[in-house]
Amino acid sequence: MPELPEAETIARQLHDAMAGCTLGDVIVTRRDIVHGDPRPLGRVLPDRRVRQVRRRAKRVVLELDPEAQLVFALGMTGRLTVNQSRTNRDKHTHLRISIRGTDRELRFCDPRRFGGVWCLAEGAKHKGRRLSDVGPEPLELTPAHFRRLISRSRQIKTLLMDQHMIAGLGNIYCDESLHAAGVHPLTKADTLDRDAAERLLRAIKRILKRAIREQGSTVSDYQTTSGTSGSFQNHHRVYQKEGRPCRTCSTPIERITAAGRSTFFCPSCQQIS
DNA sequence: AGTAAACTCCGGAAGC
DNA sequence: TGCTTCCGGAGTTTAC
Repeated sequence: MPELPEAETIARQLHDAMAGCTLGDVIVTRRDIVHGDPRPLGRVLPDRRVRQVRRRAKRVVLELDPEAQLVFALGMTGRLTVNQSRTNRDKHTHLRISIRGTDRELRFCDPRRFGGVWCLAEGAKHKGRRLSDVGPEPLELTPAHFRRLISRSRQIKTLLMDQHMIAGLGNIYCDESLHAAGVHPLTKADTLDRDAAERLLRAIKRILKRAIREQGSTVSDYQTTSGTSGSFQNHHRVYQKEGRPCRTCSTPIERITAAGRSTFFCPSCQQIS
């Protein structure tokens, strides 16, 4: 499930594969994955050059020239790949964009269709959320800013998962960060003292950076653009480890529901203060 | 008003 | 073999 490290991996690989390329024909085979009006894609994208592919929150953004943005949210099962145009397509391929002067194309596949595409350009109407609707990047947060963000009465895990508050954390990296920082997921965020808050921010950054190095976590569907798996799942200490001994204290990992999600934690290392 | 929980989308996997 | 159930990112709706 693509969270920040997975989206970062995909963006970097797509950048290497596509920067400098010029987009060509657009084929949308499922209109409902396009947010807003799907027509601008075919009108706006062809002949624009890919200046850069980057990540914002959990999204992958193609920065185009002349100025436009093509934004992909991957949901749980979304995949972006660059393929030879004539090769067999996954049956859930919803969007294809040819790359001019090559026999390759960018493909967006998403079996469960929780993902989506936005085309942001002058004259291309779009409703729904913009990139600015998501909160700050966790890797850029200062301790003071983070303390301000968490000065609310919500449960800390719910808050970390809220994309309006902080961008890019999902179930895996929330649980892993909370465990690394020794914070119980149900702790009221505004009861964390300064020390715990700083510990938590450091844990978030450390784990995200390590996960990016490992090209993300492949738990079920996620694959990189080149079709390989990430390897950070080998370093998970709590996520989907119910009943297994905590790597720190050997207490069995427990599973509860928080923020409507399966939540894994060590009842000994992570206690509500 | 701020928070939490329930519901929605969907297909794959697991269980019976 | 064929049902039913579960799961989840994120938006929306409902309830406290």
